[in-house]
Amino acid sequence: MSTALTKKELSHARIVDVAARAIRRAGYHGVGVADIMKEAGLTHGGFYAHFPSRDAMLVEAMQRAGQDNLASLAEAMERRIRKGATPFSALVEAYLHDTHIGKTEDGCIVAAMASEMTRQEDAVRNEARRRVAAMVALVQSALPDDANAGEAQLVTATMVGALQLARTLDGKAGRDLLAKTRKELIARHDRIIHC
Amino acid sequence: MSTALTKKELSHARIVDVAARAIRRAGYHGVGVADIMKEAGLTHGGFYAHFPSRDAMLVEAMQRAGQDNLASLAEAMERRIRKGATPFSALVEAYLHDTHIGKTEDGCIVAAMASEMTRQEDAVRNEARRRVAAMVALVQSALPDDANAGEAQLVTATMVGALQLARTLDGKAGRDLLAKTRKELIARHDRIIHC
DNA sequence: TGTACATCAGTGAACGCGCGTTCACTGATGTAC
DNA sequence: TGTACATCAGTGAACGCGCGTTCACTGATGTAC
Repeated sequence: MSTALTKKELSHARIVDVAARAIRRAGYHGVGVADIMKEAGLTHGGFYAHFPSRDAMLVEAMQRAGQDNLASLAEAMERRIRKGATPFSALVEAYLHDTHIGKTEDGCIVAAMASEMTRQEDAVRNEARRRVAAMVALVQSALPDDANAGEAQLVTATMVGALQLARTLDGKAGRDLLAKTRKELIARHDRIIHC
Repeated sequence: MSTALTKKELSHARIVDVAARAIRRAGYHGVGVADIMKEAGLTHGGFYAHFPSRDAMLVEAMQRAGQDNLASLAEAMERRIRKGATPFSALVEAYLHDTHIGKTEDGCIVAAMASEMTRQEDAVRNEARRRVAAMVALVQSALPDDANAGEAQLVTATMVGALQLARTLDGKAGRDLLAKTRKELIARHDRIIHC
């Protein structure tokens, strides 16, 4: 039981990695099997030795993207908390950071795909549900213990929606929307605590 | 200068109507020119007598969908306000109504397309920006006059995000998220006013 | 240690299919005299 | 009022192209003796 990966497992991981970025950049329909294989340094013919179908690959890609998201978000929050930020403001400032407007490719999978998720086949759709649930859970963990269940859902919805709107508006208008949302979201949260 | 429409203008309006519903149901890539023409009772060959390109039709379809949205949302709010609701709670309850989870087809164009908007060509993208701006403006109009600019943006983001997440989760989980978001959103708004 | 064979991972041509777009044509409606 | 022609709106076949998927094949790596 060695932990070393076989050549095939390495290729597989590379394909999933490439796909995880590609779907966020271009959408579920935006990149083809051949594009992804090429970007992974392979030819398209070998694809079906790795996945039973394109949809099966999408499922793995979403899972991968989601795990990366949670890890890097948790890390960015840690850094802010060590500098004295509250968990909630650390979450909001990390997730709604200006640089995330442009970097869809390695940004939040939920924000990148949300409106397309409902149109996918069962397997992909189910993975989408898990991604949403995982994100709500992470938000919940950044809230005070006595926060009611609705708060995590509201905050998640607000962050996902704001990032999408900021990306659509783009430029100054986008950054402005993001900044105002960060400020309002944190201010409201503080007010709730202190009221 | 009669207001009567020519036969061609009637066909044109029918195509745009069908397309406005089709893109919300199936996404920008989800339906083809031939599908839309067929649903409008025509054959695909005639398409280019009505539009210079598929993208040009998408622009008209989005505009149409957006106008329909604003009109029916304003109407639903009116009804609630006449029954004694505040403009804000009327907005939230109308927009985040449970029935909107299933009815993407004639629901909000922004919620239906948000994550795909950033990936469209300039003409479509610009219309998307206008749809977002129009929606923020409508939300603004439901807020008290002294509400700061960020509040309308935050509320819009929350509503758009919540509807998308509810649609992804679907079923009981979706309705639950929507209900909690409605409640929290209205409760927070009241708290801000009374604090 | 060397040879013979099996398995593994990937190649690249080919398939069927659906799409956006073009175009020669048709039948209905409108206009001129 | 009737005939001849022009314009309008739509038809349906065809085009090139890209996609997901299949498959016979190849070269490299591993195994048996």
